[in-house]
Amino acid sequence: MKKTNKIYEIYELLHEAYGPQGWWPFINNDESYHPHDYLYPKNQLEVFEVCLGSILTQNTTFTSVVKSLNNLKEKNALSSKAIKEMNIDELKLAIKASGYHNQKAKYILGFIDFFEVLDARTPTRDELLSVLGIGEETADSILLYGYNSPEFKVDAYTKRVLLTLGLIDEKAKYQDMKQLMQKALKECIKDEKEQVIVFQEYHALIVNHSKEFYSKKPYGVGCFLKEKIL
DNA sequence: AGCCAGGCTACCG
DNA sequence: CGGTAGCATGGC
Repeated sequence: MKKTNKIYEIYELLHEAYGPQGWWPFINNDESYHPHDYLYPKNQLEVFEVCLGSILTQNTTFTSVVKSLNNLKEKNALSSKAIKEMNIDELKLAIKASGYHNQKAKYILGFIDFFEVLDARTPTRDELLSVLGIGEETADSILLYGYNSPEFKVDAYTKRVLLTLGLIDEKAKYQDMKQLMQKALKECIKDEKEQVIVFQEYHALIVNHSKEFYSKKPYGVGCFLKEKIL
């Protein structure tokens, strides 16, 4: 009998309701998700796209990020090398749809310097956090989806769901929620590769679910998790 | 018209 | 340390 807990039960319910998500990479992958295929990213170009997307998606919808990534693709600039050679105003224009284009352009250029020094090595979380524009969530996003590291990505939706289900209190911080999720999931899943897959899917499922039930106040109206997780 | 989006930095007390 | 204004555009 497999061990379980509330956090894992939530995952199973979401997975059952929405199926596998298969997020990144996207543009370099024919602009489609890849459910059931977890062999990504396949090369440094795809790793870079995940990093780029992680920065661009800050406080913005993914559809806006897709526009930006497509603009870059049209300019044949979906690589760190190509972006570095762009005029910064050209870069700002390309990513305009994602919002905050002035600061995000600077963040991206700064990240590229960092990324190229890495030379295909997986960065540590602290190294990522030292880059201007990369905070906790973006760092975990890059590590989880770009480097397949077992780092759970927490976001505003995660907090709303956990809060609504009474699993955290209002003053819970990023690390509190991250540790709660990781600890619970690692109790149920011992294999690290499987942990990575579940972490990736779980976050994507929370976003998918929350777009419908946790985007406008009052949060959680109609959310089926409320009746099933007690 | 107003609120929200797959946040982070700078600066305040 | 915790709290918050500012950042910018697009969609509903």
